[in-house]
Amino acid sequence: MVTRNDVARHAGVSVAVVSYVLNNKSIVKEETRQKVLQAMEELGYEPNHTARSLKTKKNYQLAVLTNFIGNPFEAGILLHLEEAARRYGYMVTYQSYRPDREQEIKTLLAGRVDGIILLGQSLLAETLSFFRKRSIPIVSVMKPVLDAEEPVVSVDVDWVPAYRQVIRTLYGLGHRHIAYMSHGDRRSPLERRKEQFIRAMEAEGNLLYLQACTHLEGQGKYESAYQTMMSLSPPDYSAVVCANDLMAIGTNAACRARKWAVPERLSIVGSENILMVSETHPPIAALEYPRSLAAGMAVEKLMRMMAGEADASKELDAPFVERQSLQVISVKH
Amino acid sequence: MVTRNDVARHAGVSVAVVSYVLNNKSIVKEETRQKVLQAMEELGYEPNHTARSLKTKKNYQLAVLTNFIGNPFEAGILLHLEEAARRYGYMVTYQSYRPDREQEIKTLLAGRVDGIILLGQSLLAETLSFFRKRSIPIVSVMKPVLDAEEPVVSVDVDWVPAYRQVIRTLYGLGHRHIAYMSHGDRRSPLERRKEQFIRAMEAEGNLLYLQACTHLEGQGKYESAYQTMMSLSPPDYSAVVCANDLMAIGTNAACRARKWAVPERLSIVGSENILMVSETHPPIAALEYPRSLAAGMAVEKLMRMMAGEADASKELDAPFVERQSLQVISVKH
DNA sequence: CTGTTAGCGCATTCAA
DNA sequence: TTGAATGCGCTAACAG
Repeated sequence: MVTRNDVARHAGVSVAVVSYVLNNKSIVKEETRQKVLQAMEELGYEPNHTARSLKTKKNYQLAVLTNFIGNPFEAGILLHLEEAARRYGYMVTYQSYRPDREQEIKTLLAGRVDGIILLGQSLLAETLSFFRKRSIPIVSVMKPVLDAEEPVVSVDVDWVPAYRQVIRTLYGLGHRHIAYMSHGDRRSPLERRKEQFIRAMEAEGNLLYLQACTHLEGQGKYESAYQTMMSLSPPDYSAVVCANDLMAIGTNAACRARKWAVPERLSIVGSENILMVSETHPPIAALEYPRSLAAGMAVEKLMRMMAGEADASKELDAPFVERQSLQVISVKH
Repeated sequence: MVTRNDVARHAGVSVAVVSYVLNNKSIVKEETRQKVLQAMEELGYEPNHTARSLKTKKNYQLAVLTNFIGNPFEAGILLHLEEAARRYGYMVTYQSYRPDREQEIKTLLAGRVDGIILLGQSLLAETLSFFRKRSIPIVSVMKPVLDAEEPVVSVDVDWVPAYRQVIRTLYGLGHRHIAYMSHGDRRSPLERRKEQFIRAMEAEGNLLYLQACTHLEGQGKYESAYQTMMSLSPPDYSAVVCANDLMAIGTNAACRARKWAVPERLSIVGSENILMVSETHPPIAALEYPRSLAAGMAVEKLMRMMAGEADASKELDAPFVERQSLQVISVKH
């Protein structure tokens, strides 16, 4: 390995000068600067990030804690997070988080990352203070539910107005009974979407009767939604709004299996608008979660916090993309 | 930050002893060992990975170079890679790779990761030798196409027998003209699948006439496949085998748009069996790419290579999951 | 503008 | 079994 010492010797200068050149510090004379650059070139020098980190206490690395990137929604956000982080010169290490790994994650990340981004995860208060004590800021994409004691800066959709639009649209199509399919586990960020949906219903003046629909597996996954719908007696509601798109797709598949025509018998709405929902039969209407924007803002906030500045949470708009899954207009019930 | 020095002082021993305890070296007397452990506990000591890395030249970090994790197929593999890496105590940093970033990636990863896993990427020979020179082994999931001069150890499906099974099934259903939808860009690992498909056709005795179907965008994506099918004149083949599932889904969507009934007018087959293909209308038959197994083996090979051992490429079986997209039996043409 | 030097936190050799 | 001492490659005073 060729070190900064070798470069210095080869260029006939001191190690400090090499350092200055690399860090664009103090105006090194252009001539020596070139000498150094050339020496680095000739020797094929590569700076050692580890040594630099040891000295500066910066790692230029971010951790992203995800739930399940097999879900294209999360994968999409991760994608944009990496992109955004790179614009700031940061690498991203991705960890699939489970509550039973929480202890392990602390020693894993401490001293290795400069900041943490949660993808809809709720950490224990103790864990949060662990990282705060070490000045490792945390930003969450999707507001965590268990946020009471230890608020985390977050970026998320402002669900109430978004769902109000959905509800108004459904109402206009004649729907009077609407179900909401949520996650079931209180730790899931999807539960927050449900809360906000209920609030949106209330805000629409209780014109509608809300029938909550909890599913069995509670994983926010396609399979659980499918199972839930398969085990239900024929619904007395005419539309299901799903907290995430995978569940909307699972619901749609189950409806097909049970011969409940979509949208004639049941309308379906998703909450993210991943590519997949435009490909099902029929295509499913959904709110569009602004992934790129959310990821960009999360990284930006993290950078600010790493610089010692305070920052606050932000809520974003989500447009409603209407599709065939609610196209049929008729007053039901 | 509490260092090993603090721990040593607090426990009334020397720094070396603390080091020994942490690394389970030389039999430290149980009594002092406990003293040290307790001191660490009391002070909330966390070892500094960076300093350790500087000393040992090991980072316990792997890089995964992906193309597009918005594709659930890649995301799934990444998921399993992270899982497998963790079993060995390694973290994973994920980088979305593009050829124009190749230079940047070298300085980014050198000295930060102990090994690299390619997710169907082809690196320049120069880049490969750069990493080899620095003893950073590389393993590829999915065999790269441009592999001539600089062979990379890889794990991939053995496509010829897999496709032979597909072809035999199609033939049995009456299909005589089959198209294959590939990527279009020679750098894509999907092109290798195409080559192998052609070989499978040959192996089946040229019973069939192969009509190659290249698409416009060449991204291996849903949209490109869709566009391609939308711009085609009515096909004279009765089945399309797609190099990846996203394209199969895109093809299916285009068929719907053009009112070419699937499978009556056209049968469709995918090559990965991601969740999505079972959700389309109709569900699409596909080869099942053994993602978890492939990821596990890739990491295992990388570990071996990092330990200085040599290793060779491996090819895996891919079972064929039949679905409605080819269910209809009738001799066509 | 450039050189000298002192650590960053840790693993490890060599003595004791 | 333990302690002292060295250096990994780099940054940043500080001193020329």
